[in-house]
Amino acid sequence: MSKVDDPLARSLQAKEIVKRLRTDIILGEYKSGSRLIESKVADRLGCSRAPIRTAFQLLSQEGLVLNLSNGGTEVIGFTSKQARDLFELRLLLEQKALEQILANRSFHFRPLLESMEHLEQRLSVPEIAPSSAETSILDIQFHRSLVMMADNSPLLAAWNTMANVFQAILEITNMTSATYRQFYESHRRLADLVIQRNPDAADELTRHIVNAKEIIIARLEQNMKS
Amino acid sequence: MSKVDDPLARSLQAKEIVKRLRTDIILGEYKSGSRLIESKVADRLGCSRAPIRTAFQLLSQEGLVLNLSNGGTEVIGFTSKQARDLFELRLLLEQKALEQILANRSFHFRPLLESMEHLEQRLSVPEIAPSSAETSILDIQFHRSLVMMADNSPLLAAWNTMANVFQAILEITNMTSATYRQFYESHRRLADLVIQRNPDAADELTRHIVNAKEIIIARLEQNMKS
DNA sequence: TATTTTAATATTGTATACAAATTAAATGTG
DNA sequence: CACATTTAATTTGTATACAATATTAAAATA
Repeated sequence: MSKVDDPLARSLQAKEIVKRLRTDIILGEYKSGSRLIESKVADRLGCSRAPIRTAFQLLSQEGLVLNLSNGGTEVIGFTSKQARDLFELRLLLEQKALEQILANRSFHFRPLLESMEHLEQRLSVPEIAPSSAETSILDIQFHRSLVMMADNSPLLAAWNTMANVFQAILEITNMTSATYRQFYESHRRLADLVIQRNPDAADELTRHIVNAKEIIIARLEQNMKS
Repeated sequence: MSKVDDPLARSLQAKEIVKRLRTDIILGEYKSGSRLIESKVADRLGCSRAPIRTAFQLLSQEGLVLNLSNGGTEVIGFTSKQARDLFELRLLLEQKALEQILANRSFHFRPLLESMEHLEQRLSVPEIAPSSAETSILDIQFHRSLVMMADNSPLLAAWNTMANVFQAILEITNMTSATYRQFYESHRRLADLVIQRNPDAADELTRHIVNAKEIIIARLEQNMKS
């Protein structure tokens, strides 16, 4: 690529672009209803339209922008109301996943065990506190592996629509370097109940998610413009 | 474009490509786990890779293919088990939408009224029986407008992940030219209850969806390869 | 022979160019 | 002045070319 010798203006990949736009939209940098112009964004970020198009499509499946019927994409925007809706949706989908996990005889633990291993590995170097970005990724991995256990691809697809937005929120609200031990143990408790096929897992999951809800939304509201 | 004088080999738009690939995957034309190569598909359909990339992304958000971490996309495939999961998900999401519609004081009927108008318009020309493609589109429109009434964009985004797949299934199973009147009245009944904010709407919705489930899946199984 | 390294191939990701379509502006007409 | 019609602009959609990466095959080493 032509700009390889200029490290500051190096071309961004689609994934970085999505991440940046997603955060901006959540924080209210774009007015709801305003139109996103591919060439404008491309110029501003110093890349071509190709990765921008990819990025817009990803944002669209996350519900942050809308693909207009005549072409073009407009910003849907994000409010604390939507953050609440997001938490409720997450709870709804994960409850459904858990219900199916507990109901079916055959299922595969592997993903859940692996994500717990990742969480544990991070405990082994307590001197360096995990960043909120790292923690949010570990959290998403854990919950995705839970949904994957249900072996229900439509459910997983639906869950995936909100996963990236959710992760961005966790990162923005700067959860949770100081309390990583607590964070870990909450997931440990939930994972154990799931693996034991203990029906209490459902309540634990609800508590796990509802607990996080209010504090995260409160912090999020401080950071949002609108 | 260069092939405009050759109507048979005219270049397909991304939306047509998605539609074709979606149907093929649902019918089992592609082996689950097999890899989709952009250039191969592009050659076969007689277009460039650009709309193919768009199409793959759309299929990915529908859960029919998977974007591999190192790039590339593989077919997830579709079984009657997944069709059942799809119906359950649809019910879950629409129940949630309805719950919020009935709980909130302020909401906008417009989309629902409009989609009912479309259904009625089709009744006014009974001499021409609606095709399954047309009926499936009207059905999806109705149910999308229901979800839109809840004014919950994460929920709508999740619902949208399964909408196109669902519509394709309706079309494949060739529902329901002969019984359009019945089809209409079922939706009329549901819409009236919703507009009246009658709590019975929840049960009516469940009946509405569960009724369709078994017959559609039975017909679908006849058409699928695997 | 088995395993690592290296080279060749295949495939995706991005940039650019152009065509098609949409939107906005300008012009004409009642 | 309002309203339709035409013209110009903006913007998206697709095609092609190239660069970067990943995958496979081949060669080299133990």
